[in-house]
Order: sequence, then structure tokens, then C-alpha cells
Amino acid sequence: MKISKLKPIETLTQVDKIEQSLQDYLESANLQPGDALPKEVELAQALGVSRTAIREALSRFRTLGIIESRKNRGMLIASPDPLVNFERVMSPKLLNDDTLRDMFELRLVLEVGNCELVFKRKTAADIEYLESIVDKEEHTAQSPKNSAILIKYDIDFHSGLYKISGNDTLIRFQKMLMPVFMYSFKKFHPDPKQSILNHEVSHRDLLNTLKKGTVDDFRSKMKKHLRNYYDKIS
Amino acid sequence: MKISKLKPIETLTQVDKIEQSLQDYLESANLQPGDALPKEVELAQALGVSRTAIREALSRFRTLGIIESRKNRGMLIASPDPLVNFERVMSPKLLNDDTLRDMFELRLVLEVGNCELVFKRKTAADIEYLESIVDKEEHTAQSPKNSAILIKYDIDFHSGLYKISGNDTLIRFQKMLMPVFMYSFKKFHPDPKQSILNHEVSHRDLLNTLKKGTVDDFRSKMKKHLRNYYDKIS
DNA sequence: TATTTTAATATGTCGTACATTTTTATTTAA
DNA sequence: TTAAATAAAAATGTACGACATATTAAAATA
Repeated sequence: MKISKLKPIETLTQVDKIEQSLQDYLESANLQPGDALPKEVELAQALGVSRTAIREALSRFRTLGIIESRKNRGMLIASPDPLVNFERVMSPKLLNDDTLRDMFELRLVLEVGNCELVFKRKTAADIEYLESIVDKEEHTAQSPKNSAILIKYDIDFHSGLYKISGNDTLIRFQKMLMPVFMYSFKKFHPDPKQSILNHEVSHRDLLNTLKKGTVDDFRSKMKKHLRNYYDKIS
Repeated sequence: MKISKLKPIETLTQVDKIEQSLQDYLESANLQPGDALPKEVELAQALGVSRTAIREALSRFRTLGIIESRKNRGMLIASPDPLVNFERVMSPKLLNDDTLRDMFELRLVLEVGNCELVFKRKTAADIEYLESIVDKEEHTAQSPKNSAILIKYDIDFHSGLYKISGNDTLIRFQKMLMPVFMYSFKKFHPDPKQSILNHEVSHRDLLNTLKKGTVDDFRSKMKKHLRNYYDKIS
């Protein structure tokens, strides 16, 4: 047998086992948001463990947003916000290189895939908003001195596109992916000539296509806009 | 002032505050994965709280994968897997309707955006694998009786496309999004005529385009393949 | 010097106690 | 009898102390 087939010895702590039991219970009980949970002492007795251990297991579900507890009253099933925990761990410094690369690509995937939604939902006000950003951007001279503000406009523009999608989850994704994206670009391609602001298709071009072109034009231009990045993935 | 501007009174529990303090500490200390953390008692003393409370706050970070603790030895900074918590809460029954809709759209975004990666990385073996699925699929008669197995092939085919992307994060995303996608489609559009297997562009068409067409052809066909779903979003 | 034994250490688990606030039950007053 | 006031019960949050256990470091021994 290959050594890779060897699974690490189970060193499950008791709380880990309790967590499993609770997970099974929650699933089998077919509970839905708002439903009450048994009291801590009841659970502890049912599983034959201390309240301390039960509380730590419950704390995990609480952290994940699966349950909610109201002081002095009891616990109930919650409707978790799937992104909130994602956001908390999205720190570039903590993520390993593989994940960083994945996130880099993921942003590109989202950016292109989002084009459909943008075209489906764009309004005159949206265009106007983007235009105001591009105006300001063009008004800012392209000197290294201004790169920070230009990067801000860059982020604003792309964030604006996501806002048009109207998909809150997508918007939040973009928001948490962006810093990771920037970080990994600089980390893996520190070539100073490859500025993150150097695009063969400008935001102005994109905006004009958004106004007058088709969704296919727009997506195509977006891909060219992101060419610097696409070239980096193999 | 609008009532919506009113923020709920802060009813932060002590552990919440401890969590905040720890978060600040972790950030300011500029720790990286593998670095050791102070002992529980030290933290408790530094913050002037009991070990119980500290442990609960630490447990949250442990749940998120930000820290890791080795029994009898100490705690250290970990490299969190950002998706693992996401996966844990991705239960259709728990998510609210807005989130369900967002996830539905997100799958479409990913599916279209992934086309680029697929074309960039497809190999002969990948094509062969997809072909084997499509063969089996076509061999299965289109009767309600076989819908379960056909759905399985459908999932296999699309999963296969994500596998080609080589992006593990993306693959896992697809995997956790798929059940939510199916669930919300049935929930919001229970029309039995709108089968999830009824596509004007078949998997065979997609496969042939993947073999002989361009990435633009492929994406275009993918959009048509998903037309049933795209029509559902407004 | 090398090996064995001992001691110190840090997290995991347990039990008990109490604070606090909500809910329920009881008592009191009109 | 009904309504208000009061008391009791209930449940989570927090604290403290204790011990188990396995690792690591230190000390003792051959």
C-alpha cells in the first residue's frame, strides 16, 4: 500500500466527537432557522459529557453562524451568512501560495462571468456613476506619484461593475478577493514594468462598450483589459 | 434621522470583546503561520479575564482555522483553508432566499467565467473523460424513470469541466454550489416542464465545440446550454 | 557520555458556583 | 374576580479550581 494512502491516526478530541454528534443531530432533526435547541445541560447529559465540553462544541456552531444563542433564554437555529467566515480568514499573509493562485484566477473568472449580469442589469445611473470615476481617473496624471490614487480608482471602477450585478454575494466576493488578488500579483510577478495599471483596453473603452456595444464586445474587451493578468496564468 | 440608520445597541458579551482584542493583537503582532501564541493563562492574565472566557474566544479562531492548538504544547498561527467553513454552512435549508438566489447566479457566473480556464488547460485525456460521460448519458433513455441517473451525469459533466480548470478552489466552489443551485431552481421554479435536463445545447454539442471550436464558441454555447437558468434571473 | 528518571508545562476536560435577565408562577391588593 | 406586584424558576455567560495527559526540559544515574 502506498504511504499516501495512510491516513493520520485519529486524534479526535472529545469536543471534536461532540461536534460530530451535534452535527448529526442537527441534520437528523431536520431543524430550520428559528427552531429552538435543547438546553446545554440537556445536551450535556444526553451525551454524558460536561457542560464545558458541550459549550465548546456549540461555540463552534455559533462561530459558523449555524446557531444563535440568546442570553438567559436559549439557543436556536440561525440562517448563516456563508461569506462572513470566509471574509474573516481572507488575509493574504495567512493563505498559502496555492490558495493565493486560486484566488487570483477566481477573480478573473468572476470578472468575466459577471459581464452577463452587468449587461442584464445596467441602468443609466450606473453608467453615470462609472463615468464619474473614469473622468476622475483620466484627470489624474499618470505618474508614479499618483499610483495610489489611480489604484483606488481602478478598484472603484471594478467594484462599480459588481455593484451593477446587484448580487450582494458577488459584490462581497469581489471585495474580499481584490486585496488577495493585488497581493498575489505583486508576490508572484514583482516585475515593476508590469504595472497593475497598464492596460491595453482602458476603463474608458470598457465604459463606451458598456454604453454602446454588446455583451460579447464587452466581455471581449474585459478580457483584453485583464490581459496582463491572464498572461500570468499558465 | 431614518430609523434604518439606527444601529442596534451593542450587547457585546465579554467573549466578544476578548475576541476583538485577540484579533487586534494577531494583526498588530504581524504573525505568520507557524508562529507560536502566548499561553492561555498569559492571555487571560494580560486581559484580566478567566481562562474560560479566553478559551472560548480562542475557540472561535480555532474554528475559523486561524489558529491551531496542539495538546499539551501550545497554540500557533495556522494557514486557514478559506473554503472549509464555507462548505460547512452551505446547507440549502439554512440559507435565506436572497442568498439562495445569489448562489444560483454565482454558479452561472462561474460556469461562464470558467470557460477561459477550460480552454487554456484542456488536455486530450480531459476530452476523453468528458466523452465517456456524454456517451453514457446518451445511452441512457430520456425517461422520467432515469432522471436521477441523468442528473448524475449532468453533474459529472460539469464537474469535469471544473476539474479541467485545475483550480482546486474553483472545483470545491462548484461542488458546494451545485446542490444549492439545484435546490433553488426547484424552489423558485417548480414548473415540472422546465426540467433541469432540458437544454437546447447538449453536452455533446459542448464537447464538440471544446474539441474543435474556439473559446468564444464554447462560451457562447455554454450560455445557450444554461439558457433555462439564465432566463430565470431578471 | 549516554541513558533513564523526574519535573515542569500547556491544553483538554470536569464540576461547581454565581450573575443576570427573561419567563413563569405566586401572592397581594383593589 | 381581576390586575398588579412580587417571588421563583430557568438558561446562558463567566469565573475558579482541579486533574489528566502527553510533551519537553532538566536532573539523576549508570
